Amino acid sequence: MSQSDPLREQIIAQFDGMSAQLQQAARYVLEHPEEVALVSMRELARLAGVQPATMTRLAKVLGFQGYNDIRTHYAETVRRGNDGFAAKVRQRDVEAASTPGSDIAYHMLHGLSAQIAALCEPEPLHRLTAMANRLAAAKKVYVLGLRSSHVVAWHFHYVMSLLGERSVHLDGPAGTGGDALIRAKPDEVVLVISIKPYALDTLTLAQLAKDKGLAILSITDSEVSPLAGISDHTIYCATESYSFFHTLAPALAVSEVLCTLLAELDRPTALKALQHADDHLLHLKTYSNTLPRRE
Amino acid sequence: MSQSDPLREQIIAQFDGMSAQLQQAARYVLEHPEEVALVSMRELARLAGVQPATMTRLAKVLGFQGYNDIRTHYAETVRRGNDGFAAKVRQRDVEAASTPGSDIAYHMLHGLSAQIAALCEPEPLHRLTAMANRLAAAKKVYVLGLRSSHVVAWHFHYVMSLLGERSVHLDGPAGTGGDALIRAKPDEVVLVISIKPYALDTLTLAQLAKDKGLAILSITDSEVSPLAGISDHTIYCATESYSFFHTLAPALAVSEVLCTLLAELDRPTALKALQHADDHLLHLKTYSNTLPRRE
DNA sequence: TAAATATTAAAACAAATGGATCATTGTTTT
DNA sequence: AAAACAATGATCCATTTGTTTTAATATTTA
Repeated sequence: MSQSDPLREQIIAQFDGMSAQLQQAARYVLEHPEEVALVSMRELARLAGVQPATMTRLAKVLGFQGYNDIRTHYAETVRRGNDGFAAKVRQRDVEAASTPGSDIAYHMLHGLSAQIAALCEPEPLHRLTAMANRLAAAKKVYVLGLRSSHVVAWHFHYVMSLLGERSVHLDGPAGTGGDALIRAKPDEVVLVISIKPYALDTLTLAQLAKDKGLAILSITDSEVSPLAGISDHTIYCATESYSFFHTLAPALAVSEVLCTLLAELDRPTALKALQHADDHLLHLKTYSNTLPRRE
Repeated sequence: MSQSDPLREQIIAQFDGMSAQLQQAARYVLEHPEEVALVSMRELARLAGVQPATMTRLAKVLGFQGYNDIRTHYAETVRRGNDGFAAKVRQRDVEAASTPGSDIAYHMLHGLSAQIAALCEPEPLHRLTAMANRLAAAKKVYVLGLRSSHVVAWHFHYVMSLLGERSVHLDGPAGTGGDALIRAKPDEVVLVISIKPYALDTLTLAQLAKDKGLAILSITDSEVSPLAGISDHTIYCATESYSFFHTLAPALAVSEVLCTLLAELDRPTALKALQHADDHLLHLKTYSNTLPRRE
């Protein structure tokens, strides 16, 4: 709460030179920083027991142009969430302000890290295991994810194809992606990945599968995603990032965890399948540890 | 973040019965609860992309007398702050050992989070910005990533294709993936993604590109990766995870950061391109917020 | 003490906010 | 197809907001 806050420091530094009323206002601000962000200036003045104008004057004394600057500052503090994050950011500004853009990168990566960490909460964990169990029970798993979500869908399918042959990727050229559903049977499931903006084709295919009696398991970004309503299991993951684009890293992490849990549920079989895949790929000389000899 | 909040629950419960605009407003409120407390109604409406009146209507639909009731509620939530947060974290150790597999999931996610956080160090940040600058300077960017690395390659190409037409994905059916390099010129670059086990085809194509005089930028997993030697810029990211499989989440995060940095380097152009893409996709009705009507 | 100055309270103001109304548009029902 | 209905966007209004100005009061200085 009372983290090192430059504005706070400044107020304290100037405190002694203030008039009585200004001190009273400043004292309240120091003691109730969140209120500054949450209530109007007049309300704050009332709470602090000073005239509204005093707050304006306080802002000027502190070198701001107006009261709103103070409020903006404290709003930003609230947004950062008081978790010591702000302190870290400031610390690094000293050393890394050098390269332009590195602060953007820093913010993004920090945010991603936190979003993945958020999946460690009990509820998401429970959802993960529940979905893994459901996937394990399915005869076949259709995997559906278009546009940006293709990343996750493809990853899941790729790993699953190493583990066995229960996975079908609903994707293909010339709009043939959904064709595999033609012979879908009710004891199969479809894993749908979709984040905002939701691809219409994904929703249509998901609805179709639902109508065919397949269970819908989805990875999406919100409780009010169109997928949430028709899904038997849902995992929610953050997609906000400090950039124009939505992030898929948490969703990919979810996919990786699901694959692992699935493999763990039948460890011996998984190991055998992976061994089998290894042999196959070794035969084909798919992999190498060194650059090919130049000819 | 995902606190248990009665109002939140209520919004979710009533969500399906709301009109499109109300849903859009509600969605924003759900995703940015702090903002409700921090900004004015009009500002919030602007952020949510709805008319100010819609926020008032949302309040009424939720059974409140006016919008201020909603704001008051979220202000109260902010005031409570992260008090209950620490408690929750502690709580999980007690209860979460329950579901089998949830500890695996927990470890994996924790590890991933840390690995992405590790990219926040000065050196990786510097490598990121350096590579972004090199990418920005290139006439054309060939993107190469096979097998598991396809995830990253495709993501990068997908985002770049929204931003312009400088990106070419070296992938295709029947082994035609490398054909695009036929006309490659020395002022172009190739972004190679490869992690252990390194796909031979990737290495071969990278070597070919190098021979043709293209700059090699790579995302890989170690200083002794076969790519490291032939690359002009290299970003290293962790791939270890508490499972059989290697993780691609950090690599994907790197790709996301690169895309963002690239976009930021020429913000106006990027924004214009994205707007253009939006218009295009809107025309094609690519996206939707609701399930298609059943026929 | 009287003058000068700084501080405070009160009032006035323009700009913004939240809310209500009504015409228009889109959707469903008949 | 027409009518009924709900949803939406635009406009308007009374309040409230942050700020400035003015007058009164306290404090300091000569």
